[in-house]
Formats: sequence, C-alpha cells, structure tokens
Amino acid sequence: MTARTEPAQHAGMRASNLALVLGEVARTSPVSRAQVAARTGLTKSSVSGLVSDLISAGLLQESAPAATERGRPATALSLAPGGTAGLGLEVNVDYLAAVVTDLTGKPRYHHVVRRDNRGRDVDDVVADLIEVAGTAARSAASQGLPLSGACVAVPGLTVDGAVVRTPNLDWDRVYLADAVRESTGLEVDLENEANLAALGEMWFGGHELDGAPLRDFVHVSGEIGIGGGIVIGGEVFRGAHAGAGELGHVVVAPDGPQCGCGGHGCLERMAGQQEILAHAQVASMTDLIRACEAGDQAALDAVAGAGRHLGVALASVITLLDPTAIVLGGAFATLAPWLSAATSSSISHHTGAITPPRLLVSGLGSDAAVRGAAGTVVRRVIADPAAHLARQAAQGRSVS
Amino acid sequence: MTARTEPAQHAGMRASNLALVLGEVARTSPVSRAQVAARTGLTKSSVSGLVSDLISAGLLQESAPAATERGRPATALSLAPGGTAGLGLEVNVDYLAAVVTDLTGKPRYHHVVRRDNRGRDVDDVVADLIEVAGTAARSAASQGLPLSGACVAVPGLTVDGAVVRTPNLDWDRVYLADAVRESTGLEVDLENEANLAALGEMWFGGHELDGAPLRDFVHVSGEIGIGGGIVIGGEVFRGAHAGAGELGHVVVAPDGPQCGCGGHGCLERMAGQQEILAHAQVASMTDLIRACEAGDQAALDAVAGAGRHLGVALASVITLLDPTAIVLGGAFATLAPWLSAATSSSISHHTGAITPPRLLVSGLGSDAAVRGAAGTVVRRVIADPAAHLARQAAQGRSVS
DNA sequence: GCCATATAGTCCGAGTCATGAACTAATGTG
DNA sequence: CACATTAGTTCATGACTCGGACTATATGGC
Repeated sequence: MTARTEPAQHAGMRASNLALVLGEVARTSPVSRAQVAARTGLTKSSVSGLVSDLISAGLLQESAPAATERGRPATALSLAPGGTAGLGLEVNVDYLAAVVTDLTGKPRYHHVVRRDNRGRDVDDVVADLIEVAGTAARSAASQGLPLSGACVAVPGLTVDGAVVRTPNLDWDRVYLADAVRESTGLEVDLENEANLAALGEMWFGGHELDGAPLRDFVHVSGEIGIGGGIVIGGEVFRGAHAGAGELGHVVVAPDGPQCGCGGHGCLERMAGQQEILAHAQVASMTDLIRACEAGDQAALDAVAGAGRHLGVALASVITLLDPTAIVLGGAFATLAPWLSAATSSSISHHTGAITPPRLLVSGLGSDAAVRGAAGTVVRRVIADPAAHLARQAAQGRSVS
Repeated sequence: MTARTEPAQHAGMRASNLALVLGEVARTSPVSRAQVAARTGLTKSSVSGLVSDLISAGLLQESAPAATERGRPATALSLAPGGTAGLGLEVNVDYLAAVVTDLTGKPRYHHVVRRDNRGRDVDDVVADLIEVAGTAARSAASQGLPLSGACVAVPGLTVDGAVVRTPNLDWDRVYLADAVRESTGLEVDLENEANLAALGEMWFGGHELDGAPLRDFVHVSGEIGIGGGIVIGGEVFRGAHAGAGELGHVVVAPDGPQCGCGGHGCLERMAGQQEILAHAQVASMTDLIRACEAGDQAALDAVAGAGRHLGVALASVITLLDPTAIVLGGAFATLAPWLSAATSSSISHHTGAITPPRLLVSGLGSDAAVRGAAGTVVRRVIADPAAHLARQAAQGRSVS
C-alpha cells in the first residue's frame, strides 16, 4: 500500500549531494574541492556550495593549503574530528563496555566493566549500563564532543528497541533503548552484537582486499555462543524478521544432539565454547589457550575439531552467499593459530570449484561490537548529513 | 577510486520520479493521477507532467473515466500493453524455450522445443536457440509489440555475457549473449536459470503473503541438478562473484560422498534426481511419479529421504537468511505431494525458535525461468523509464 | 623580474524541475 | 439549479545544479 520510494525533490537532491561530498571526503581525506568534484561528477561550483554548508555545520574542516605540481595550491578538506561523536555501548554475558568515537572514527573514550551478568537481575544490569553510559557521555562533553546518538550492542535479537531472545542472558522484552534514551537524552538504537562486530571489523579492522575495504563478507563472532554477521554491499543483512546470520545454528551434524535453540546438530552445539572446553578437558578459555600453547594434544584436537565443524558451516555459507572474505572474530580469533588450518581444509573439502573467499582473522577481538556500535552513529551522520543539519537547526531553535 | 554514487541532478530527479509514477501504476493499476499523487507524495501537478511524458512514450494509457463516489470522475491509468515487450529465452538440458511478454507481464507468445541437448555440439544448440529467438521476435513484430531487449536463462554460471561452468551441459565460455545480440539486434542479458525462475515465481507465480507479494524468499529449482535463487528486497542476490544461491551444494552430510562439484555431501549429491531414481529403483521421473501415485514404498521412501535432506539444507538457509518463504519449484514442485511433509518436519527438526517461513509450491513449474527472463526485460523498463525514453529518442533520431 | 601556463576556487546568469495556489472540468446532492 | 466534491491543468515561484567567466595563487622559462 505504501509508496515504494520517496519522491525526488530539490531538498532530496541537495541531501543526496551533501552525502555524496561528505562520503567522498570521508573515504579519501585529505582532498581538495576540485578532486571531490572530479570524483563525484558534480561541478566545482556545486561542490563549493555543498562544502561550505558542511563546514558551517562543523562536519568538515579546511587544513593548510597543500602544494600541488603547478597552479594554485589546493586547500585540503577533511572530516572535522569535533563535528559530532557517537556513543557505543555493549551489554554482554561477562562485561559491559562503552566507546566514544569522533567523526573520523577514532575512539576518544573506552571503558570496559568486567562482570558476569548471567543470573543477575535485569534492572541491576540496566542500571549499571546507564551509569557506564553517563560516564562516557560526560567524558565526551569534557572533550567538547557533541554526541549525536548512541547504539547498544546486545547478545540477542532486537525488535523495535526491545531485546528479545538472548540465549545466554535469558532476557525477554527488555526495553533497553528507552531506558538509555531517557537517561542520556540521546537517540538510541539497539542492535545485535554479532552484526555490530561485523561492521566494526569492516570500518576499523584494517582489512583490505585488493586495496579495497571489505564490503561483502561474513563475520564469525564466537564468545559464549557463536554468532554471525552478514555484510552485503557494506550493509548488514538482517533478513525478513531480523533473524539472519545466525551462523551458530547452521546444521553441521544432521543426526547430531539437540541444541539449546531447539534444533539439532547446530554449529554452536557441536563447536561452541562449552563443547570445546569439555573435549579439551579444561575449565576455562585461558586454560585452553595455555594448553594449546603447551602443545597439549587433547586441547589441540578439541580446537581442531571445532575448526572442522566451523568449516562445514562456512562451506554452506560460502555456497549460499559467495562472500569475498570470512573474518574470524571473538574467541575464534584468539584460537585462530590452532583452528584456522582445520577450518580451511574443512571448507575446501566441502566446497567445490567456487572462488574461495579469504579467511581473515579479526584485528579488534572483543572490541569489535562496541566499536561498531559507536561507528554506526557517526556513519549515519556521514551517510545523511542533511538530516543531521536539520536536527542541529531544530536544536538551535529550541535553545535560542 | 570511483565515486560510490551518481550525483543527483535535475535529470536524475525526473528519472527517479518517472520510475516512481510508472511503478505505482504498475503495482496498482488502474489508478487515477490523483491517487498516484497521494500515494507517491508528489503533487498533482508533478504527476500530471510525468504521466503525460509516460503516455507520449507509449508506456501508459488512459482508460475510460471511472465513476467515483462524488465529484469529477477519475481517468484511469494503466500500463500500455503495446508499449514495449521483452523476449525471454531459455537453454536447458532437455529443451529450449521462448516467451514474449508485454509490458503488463502477460505472455503473448510461448514456444518450447523439447530435445536433449547433452552431448550435442554447442554451435548447433546455439543455432537452434537463434532460430527459436527469431521466430519469437517475428511473432512479436506481427503483434505490433516492439521488443526492448532479451534475456537468456542458462543452467549455469554467467560472467559478462558468457556462460561458464554448466555442470550438466559441459559448456565453457560460450558467448551466448553476443550470438543472440547479433542475430536479433536486441540488447541481450544472460542469467542463471535458477535466479530467473525465482524472479518469475515472484512476478507471475501468484504467491501472496499477508496480501503482499513475495519480496524476500528462496526458490528451489530442481531439474537435473538442484539450483537455488535468493531474492532479497525483490532483487536477486548474486554474491560477490555471482555464485550465491547454489543451494544444491550446501552440505547436508558432512561425511558424505564426493559430489561432481568437488565438495562432499552436497544436497545435490544426496538428493538429486539421479539419487532419487536410484533409490526408488525406477528409470525416469515419469516412472517415479507413477510409482508414487501407486503407493510404491521404495519410491515414497526415496522421495521422502530426498525431502529430509532438502530440509537440512533449507534449515541452514533459514538460519542464515531468514526469508519469509521458501518456494519449491521444478521437479520438487511435481514431487511436492510426497516430499513436502518430510521437508517440513526436517526443517523444524533442524531449526530452533526462528519465525518459520512459509513453504510454498511453484505455480509455474518449469516455465518459471523463461517467464522470469522475459519479465526482467519489461521490469527493467518499468524500473527506469527515463533510460527507455532516451533509447527511443536515440532510435528516432537515427531513423529520421 | 616578468609573463605564460596551469590549477583551485568563487560568482553569477541560465536552465530544469517540483511546488503550491488558483483555476477549470465534471460529477452527485439537496 | 446552486453547491459541495473530486480530478486534473496552468502558471508563477523557488530550490537546485550547471557552465562559463572570473579571481587567486602557484610553477617555470625567458
């Protein structure tokens, strides 16, 4: 019933060109107006007008003129670090975390509170998170960084700002977005931790494929459970009911035992942390790593076995999605030295002549999700600066 | 290096609004200009101008005024059937097919040539296809339908207008698009048969979910091999190297035998037509169906076994992609009466608490791919009428 | 030192296109 | 038959981008 697309109007044209210019500067800063014009296809005069809007909005800044070969030197443009900032928060099974990121994506505040949240009262955890958020917001303010929003990473599915189905925290319908919004006064988004980790890895992980940043890949994030984030064309793929990418519940053993999710033979049931620790006969991940480093055969076998199961799941992912890369994150990044060989060979054993994706290891580890959460906030500003300008104008009016 | 998006200019604004209006009429014809304005968000005056362009381009037509409740009666707008048409072609293992579709999607010509193309010389098959295409084009001309392009469905991967890797025809680097383009003078696209079947099913299959057409689903097309088409947001998902959706090579038996693709335990190896026929101890699909209808236990077991394997693959698809529906097409549609129960229960046995997608059966059978091929041509015109206008203008110039 | 050349960025008139209000057209209602 | 109601058109206005002319600032050859 609803229209499929918005009508194209003059304001929309300008909005789209503002985004085009800002995006170009964000990707290739420092650049001159002339270069931006050449690369975007806009004329120099249009770029000039757009840039001056972006500068007066505080999103861009001019640096000292950079000498070129000949002719008038170009004035370099780059993102204004102080233009706006994003607050990333994360609730996880055994920690809370907060990151403030400036417009360039640089983390300007980082704080992690380690504490096992399993079995705790939900309200207490939420109260802790709000305190963490408040401290982060004060730090941003003291650095002169205006926050334009917040994003919370949670280990479960989210629907309309509420947390539903967190297998390892046992939360149900927790209206986390509202709680954080009320305490901080910011616009708050809620998103699956695995999806945000994938985005964090894309933006800040430093991965490159043939000189280009990753845009089509799958991120595997194993903490207590096993999660997956599918990124297609630089955007998270969520599926019809926001349930896509649940790599942990891909079938790797059709006749296998029942999993906590209700299915049978899921990857998480066969290669989750619990299973690995049990097979390796150790009590904790730190013990497991020590055992692997010491060359303990049971530990190495357990990790390799998990790697083989992971390879089966990834083989299906590869045949279905044909990504350019797979990024191993979370616990799998830590275990990569003893796991990735088994995973690689299992992948090639179960896939045919398909162009194989690269198997990369996360550079951010368990920071990926919070970083990604903070990143989504500033990326949203970069993707739609006109909306940000409108918000600024509205606030300016209400203040004055 | 290249700009990520085109700059928004006035021409682009108009192009986008033309598409918006034409799309709205295509979805909800007959409609009045006023209704289009209300639904798209454009003003009445803008819609008037856009509509008059579309009418003079021959893409829209006015029907007799339809009386409304009160006030001046509305003039109904609908797609002009004669505005343009698309030629769909299909090369498959045991037949060639052609369909001409008018702008409304109605098939205006349909022809199938049954002949086993395995082992035949490639050039002979291409010559046959060109003859089939020529006959179809002449029929379109005699009906006064101007073809705006052609699309060829092939049972394999395609890259840049060439067929690569057709597992069951053994073609390699056949420049089919060029051949058809030269003989017909049309713009020709080449696309995987499984993807086109999915699109055909979406556009012409008559499926509805809560009153809305399918937009996020997976189509399973089993002919000789097993193919899959993933549709996300109404568009085929192709992955990074055009290899996505290969459902036939999802792993359903990690310790299973080697498949023709090089992998092990693929769905196609475990539940392909060969395997089913062998288990049922019959020689052909027609024999198999007769045996099933007669209640032959070996046949029923073979089909149910394939259904269970299919369920395992679909369970992984569902956890990874979270589609709204699964459409069983091709041979699986024919076998659905004896297969879908096993598939359903296997899906629920292997998935957890995920919102389960609907399991639908194809209404088009083996016509889906050609219909989809013809549909892509006219859909492209509807999605970008401005480009079509430009082509018309260019041709008009070169003729006069 | 001076002038040609080259490049960066601004200014301003022209053209394109959607908007919105006023207007015309065609019907039903009391 | 006046009036309300809805459909569609006309036209002046305004928001854009475009393109060329213009200014600003460098290098290099003479």
